[in-house]
Amino acid sequence: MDSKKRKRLEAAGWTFGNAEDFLGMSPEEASYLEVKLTLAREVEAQRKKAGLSQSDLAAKLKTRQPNIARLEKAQQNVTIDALFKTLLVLGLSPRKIAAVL
Amino acid sequence: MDSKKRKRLEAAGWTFGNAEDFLGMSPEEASYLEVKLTLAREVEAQRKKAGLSQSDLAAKLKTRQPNIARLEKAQQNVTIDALFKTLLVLGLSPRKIAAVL
DNA sequence: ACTGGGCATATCCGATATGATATATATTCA
DNA sequence: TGAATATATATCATATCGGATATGCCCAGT
Repeated sequence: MDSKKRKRLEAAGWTFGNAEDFLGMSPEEASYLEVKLTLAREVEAQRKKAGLSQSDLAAKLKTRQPNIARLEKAQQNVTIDALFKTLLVLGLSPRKIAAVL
Repeated sequence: MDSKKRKRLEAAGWTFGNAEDFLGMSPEEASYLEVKLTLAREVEAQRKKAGLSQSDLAAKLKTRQPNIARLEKAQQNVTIDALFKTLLVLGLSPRKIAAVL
């Protein structure tokens, strides 16, 4: 959710917590969800840092822009392959990937 | 491959290198493959450290032993969910998971 | 040798991740 | 404001992941 939308909803009386609060998730569930989101955000951050558009990155990975968008949005589960191939092609070492966890 | 089998094959004249040597993989390909294998091995290591059989761990995850075997063998790709749920249920924090990368 | 426990393999199936195209929305800038 | 670029969403096809059952192999203990 973007901050603009969030502010509108808050103004309308909504409040916000994390997924654990909201859904009554177990700590493990919340934790792996956080991991997934963290890594997805890292893709976006590194892509922008490299000055690449989603289309540019898609080309490097021989795929298409919408697939990159999905990855960054973490709208669904992701395979290790897809995620790490992406992060590695952005020039991140496994060690640097680990650093964001 | 277990070491016993490997020794037999070596005795029969086979030699061994890593996947990058053998398949002519790109550094990225080799790297994410290593990551995948590292994490798979970590599942096995942590499971044994906890004194659990594959069946025990499967029960904790409400699944079956063969699925754990597949995960540890890394015979196929794995989703972030499956992998991290498993590692987290073994008591590993994201930080500790990162430490093995 | 027999048995039981632990792990691996084969196979089927339902669920879903990935990839593609088309299109919508958002952002930037002249 | 309009055009160009960037990102998001919708939808479909295909590939494959995760779960299940059945079964085989190996080893340890009896």
